[in-house]
Amino acid sequence: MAEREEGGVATLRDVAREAGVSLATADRVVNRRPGVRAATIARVEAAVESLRFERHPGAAELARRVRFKVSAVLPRGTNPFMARLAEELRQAARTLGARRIDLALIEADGFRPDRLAAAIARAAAAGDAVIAVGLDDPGVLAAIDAAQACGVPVVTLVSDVPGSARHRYVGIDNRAAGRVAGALAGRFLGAAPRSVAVLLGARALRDHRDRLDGFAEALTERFPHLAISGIVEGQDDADAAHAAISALFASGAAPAAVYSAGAGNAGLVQALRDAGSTALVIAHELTAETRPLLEDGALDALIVQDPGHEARSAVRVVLAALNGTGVDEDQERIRIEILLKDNLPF
Amino acid sequence: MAEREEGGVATLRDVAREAGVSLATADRVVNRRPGVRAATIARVEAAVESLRFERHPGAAELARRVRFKVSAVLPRGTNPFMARLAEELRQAARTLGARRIDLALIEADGFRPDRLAAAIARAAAAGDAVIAVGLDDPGVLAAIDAAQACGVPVVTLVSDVPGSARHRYVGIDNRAAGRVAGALAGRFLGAAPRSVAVLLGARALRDHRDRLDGFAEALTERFPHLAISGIVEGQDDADAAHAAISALFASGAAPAAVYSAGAGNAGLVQALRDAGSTALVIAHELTAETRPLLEDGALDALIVQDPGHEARSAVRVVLAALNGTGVDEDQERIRIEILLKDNLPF
DNA sequence: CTGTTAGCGCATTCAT
DNA sequence: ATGAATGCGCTAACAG
Repeated sequence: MAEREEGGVATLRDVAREAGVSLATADRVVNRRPGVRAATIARVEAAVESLRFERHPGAAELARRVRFKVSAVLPRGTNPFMARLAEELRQAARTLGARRIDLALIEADGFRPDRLAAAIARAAAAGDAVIAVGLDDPGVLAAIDAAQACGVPVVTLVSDVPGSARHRYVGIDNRAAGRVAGALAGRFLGAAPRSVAVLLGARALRDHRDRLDGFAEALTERFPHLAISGIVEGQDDADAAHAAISALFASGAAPAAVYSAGAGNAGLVQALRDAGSTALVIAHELTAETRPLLEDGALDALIVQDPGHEARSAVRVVLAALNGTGVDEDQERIRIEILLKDNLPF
Repeated sequence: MAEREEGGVATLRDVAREAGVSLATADRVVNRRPGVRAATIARVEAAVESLRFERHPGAAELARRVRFKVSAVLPRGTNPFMARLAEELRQAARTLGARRIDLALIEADGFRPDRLAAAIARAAAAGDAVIAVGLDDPGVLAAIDAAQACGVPVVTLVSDVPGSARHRYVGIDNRAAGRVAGALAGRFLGAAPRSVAVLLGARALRDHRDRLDGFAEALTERFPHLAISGIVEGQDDADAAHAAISALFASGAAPAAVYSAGAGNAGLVQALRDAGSTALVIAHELTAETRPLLEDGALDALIVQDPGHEARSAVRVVLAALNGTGVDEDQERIRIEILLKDNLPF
């Protein structure tokens, strides 16, 4: 039982001929450019319809001469996930943006909203679009809205800026990610009443707070025998995380599980070892830091977003915004993945 | 702190000029075509190096006139995952293959190796490449090897044909997927000794058997208190699965968990309800059948491979084989995803 | 408002 | 063994 696709594909030239107009006019209609009589538009659209014309994106890209300058603003620091994201963005700009995108990677202090806002404003002034890891802050929001108002699309990546006019957010639903962590903790720990702790980079980071909210929500709804006994902040840094968790244990807490919503997991693990704790640990992101920890059982599960996918998606979305074309929603959806030792990718 | 990428990108024309040769010769060298003196090759390669030339895939595709005829052979039947895969393949051929690929979707009986082998042979004779969901069978293997020997690349999809000369396998590591299922079952069930059951489509399906092996391996190694008390086959069909599981319960088994490595999960769930069982259930693939079951708790976890990703990957791999170019290994790796109610994508 | 023309970067004849 | 010329399908200037 074979189904065959039709062989010869119609080109814009075919459409033009069929509609009895020139190539340029057909192009104007197809790309919704102004300056064509309604009657002509109708004729061309009829031709498009009857020939089932679909434009060849490769050829379109080739013919379009302009080059876009886009900046990506990422948090400065040692966070390995962010380093990976930067590399993936660079690569995505090369392969997907072909020669159309000129990507500038910019680092800004990820915990200083004023710096981020300034960096976004500068990037918007100097370029055609900006990609930024957001921060939930009025100044950042204002910078984004200003950029958008000037016609410079802003795509938030990994962490959104709710309420802003950003063109689009590319990243996971962090509240759902937190719920996943809660569900895993609940399932893994069993039915006995226990206390659990949460380690964040900082409460000011929107993504971390969303994860915490989702985690708490899941426990409350489905595992009420689990109580959150401590929430500490580690600035996404191993040393700070070590100190924060050590302090928690020093204060007498003995959580049966720790949910690490941010980075700095090596410090967390070390603190647990120091305290002689065998707590269940659920953390985020697959990096050079977390991979060995998952492999040797120091971490029980990882909740992950694919930085390669996110970077490619951000570039595709920016490109689409810049040429006013659409995106494949399905392909741009970033999934929340769960990694155990057993499904660790190479 | 801004890092800038270089602005103007070198074209083949630049390379030719730099090397003091014509465009055609530069093209010959870049695409490793014969008929160029070693000395000239060296000069061109030096130019490529110094200008950091990378060819523009879009332009290359546009210029290449040939169209490839590729066939995808999928198992006939009601399996919703396969239906989705077919649709994704169709779409991937349109968007990725632009106008270069002429995709024929072919259905063959998925449980009859002779039919599959014949379909592959026919597809190979009539086309330039074939994509096929494999079956671990000597006849199928022979058909694949014959195709490859004739210069027709064969890509196995979802289920591999081990030992064959297939150009490449696109899909998950099914043994690892089985281990994931085992790990989840072990973690979710707790420390008490229990028995668990496995439902397969058929033992003859390589992917199902690999999953079973991985599952058993994980239990033996890490959760030896869990014993596999029954392995039944349901032909990937809801009615057959219902019958098989019902028979299992009728025979006196009372598994604490069921690992469903194939399809037909609606039947499995119904059989459990009929038997009054509240067994933990871990199944595969997100489809219209499994989604509601996960949402309402009839299924506890789903192990999933993204059919969209797989289809796009298969098309990219075929295209690369056909033009003799390379692939981005990282992008083509198909991940084993774990889905709970909480990270169900829309 | 509409048509003509000249490329984008590359692969491919056809010459030499 | 190498080069010149042509065109893929489309967009962008520039004419009219």
